[in-house]
Amino acid sequence: MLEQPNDIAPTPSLAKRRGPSAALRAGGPIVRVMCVDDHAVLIEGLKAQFAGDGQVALVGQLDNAERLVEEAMRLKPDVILLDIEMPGPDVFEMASRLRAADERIRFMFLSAHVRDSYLTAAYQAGACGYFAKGDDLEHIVAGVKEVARSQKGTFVMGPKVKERCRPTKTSQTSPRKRGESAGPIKTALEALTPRELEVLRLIGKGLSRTEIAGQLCRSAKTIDGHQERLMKKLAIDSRAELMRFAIREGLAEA
Amino acid sequence: MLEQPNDIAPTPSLAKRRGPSAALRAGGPIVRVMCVDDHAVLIEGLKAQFAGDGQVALVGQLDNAERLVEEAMRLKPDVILLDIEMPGPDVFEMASRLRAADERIRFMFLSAHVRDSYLTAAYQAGACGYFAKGDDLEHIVAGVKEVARSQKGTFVMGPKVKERCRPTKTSQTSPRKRGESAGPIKTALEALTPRELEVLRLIGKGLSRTEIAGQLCRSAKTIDGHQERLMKKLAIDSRAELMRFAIREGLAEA
DNA sequence: CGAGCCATGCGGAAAGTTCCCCGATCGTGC
DNA sequence: GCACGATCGGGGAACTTTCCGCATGGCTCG
Repeated sequence: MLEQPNDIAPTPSLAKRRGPSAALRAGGPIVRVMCVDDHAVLIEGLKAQFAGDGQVALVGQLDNAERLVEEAMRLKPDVILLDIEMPGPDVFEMASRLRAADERIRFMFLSAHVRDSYLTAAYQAGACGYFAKGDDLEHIVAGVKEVARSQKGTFVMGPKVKERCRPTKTSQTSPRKRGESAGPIKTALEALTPRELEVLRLIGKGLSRTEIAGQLCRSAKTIDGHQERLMKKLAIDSRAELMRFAIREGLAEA
Repeated sequence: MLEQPNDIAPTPSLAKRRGPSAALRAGGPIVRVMCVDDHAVLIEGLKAQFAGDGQVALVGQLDNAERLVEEAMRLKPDVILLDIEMPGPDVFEMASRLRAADERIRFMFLSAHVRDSYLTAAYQAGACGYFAKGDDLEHIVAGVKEVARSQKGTFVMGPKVKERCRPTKTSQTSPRKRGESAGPIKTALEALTPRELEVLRLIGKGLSRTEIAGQLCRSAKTIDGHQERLMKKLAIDSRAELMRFAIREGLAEA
């Protein structure tokens, strides 16, 4: 469900192109991008890379999501790149509003962290993609272009995002009833059984295996088993990391 | 891979910063900088800004602190810019080692987050400065230059860092020796020794006693001892809670 | 229906961790 | 010098982690 950008070459020459949907004046900058990120230096990096690429141009920027809708409506960029962890209003909320204001506008996330909850929220907000700040610049730019010319409904993920997204082949027994289409997102969290989720939550709260066993009225060995399966599914290899994972994913508070 | 070809040079005019005290060769690139950050796009942004400024040049980069000492010794940059939250080895530990390897080398931190604990750790590791990724590029570049030509012992802070910094100011003119704890600490953490704080941070990062022992080049039993004292001082009675505490206090990210 | 799959529960066992004890060394401060 | 606390680490009992394997019972599917 996700197109793999095959042309991730930097290509400083603005020669070949075949994007049909973003049919704008040929020759000049093709993909008009707006960036929302509180780190100016990050935007500067993108700008430099866009310039080097020649097919993408930065047409606007914000350092928080406050005036996102307003600016987006004014500039009508082809793609909006959104950071997630910024001061100010919740980005997902603002993104949803933007979508409500103009169905057709395309936006994607570029975040330092790849979390299941973010991924889900991004998808549900109607994003067209999710990249990690640690992804290669070439991949990010390729992703922007891909989003600009993709079909509606496509969700493009950066390499580091994909990695986090399919550690396991799931067997979805739970009644997944995500309204429209099963969605291309299959986060690691969704691969967990209810029991495992429960145990993970308690691990996140800092409980010991014995405490968890007491809480769930099971033998400590049973908890061991769930924990083991959790680690396997999440590709995590210590209890401590499991706990951090639970906190990171919002299953427990630190 | 990117030669600053296009019109991304924002303000070469900015070159007339009031610090002509650079008693280095005038004309060519003056300050040689090495960057350590896992976000390539961030480094690209700095590179672009350095190029625009003309007095600073990026001479090396790493995406984690693993080979920090090695690269630093090889390149002997004037200033090293270090991110804090990166995968791989603890940056503060690596920075300390770098300092041990060469007393004179100057390094500063450039982090997305401004936390008291990071600030303290940075200072104790012997850093020359601390900037936020959200600071203006001009300020960051000016900070790099300032660090490059400052007296030893000066600690330069970015605007956003100063902002979140308490009355107890320690900057510029402090005649204090490193290693003291009169800095901007504020919690129950005050009672902890530097070593304990270090261990607590690593516990918060999810490392096992053996891993911590490896990082600090100590016996696992030693770590046990520090941990025991930590628990006593903080009135916490399990390692898991210690970890949660570290995360809650911002010593580590979840 | 019976085969397979998998969630769940649990036992065994080796390796590792926790958490208490103790003593050694070193530097600071009185 | 002496006390103090920071740092380092050994001993050791109790516990946890992390493998393994196996049994049950519910499900789906041919």
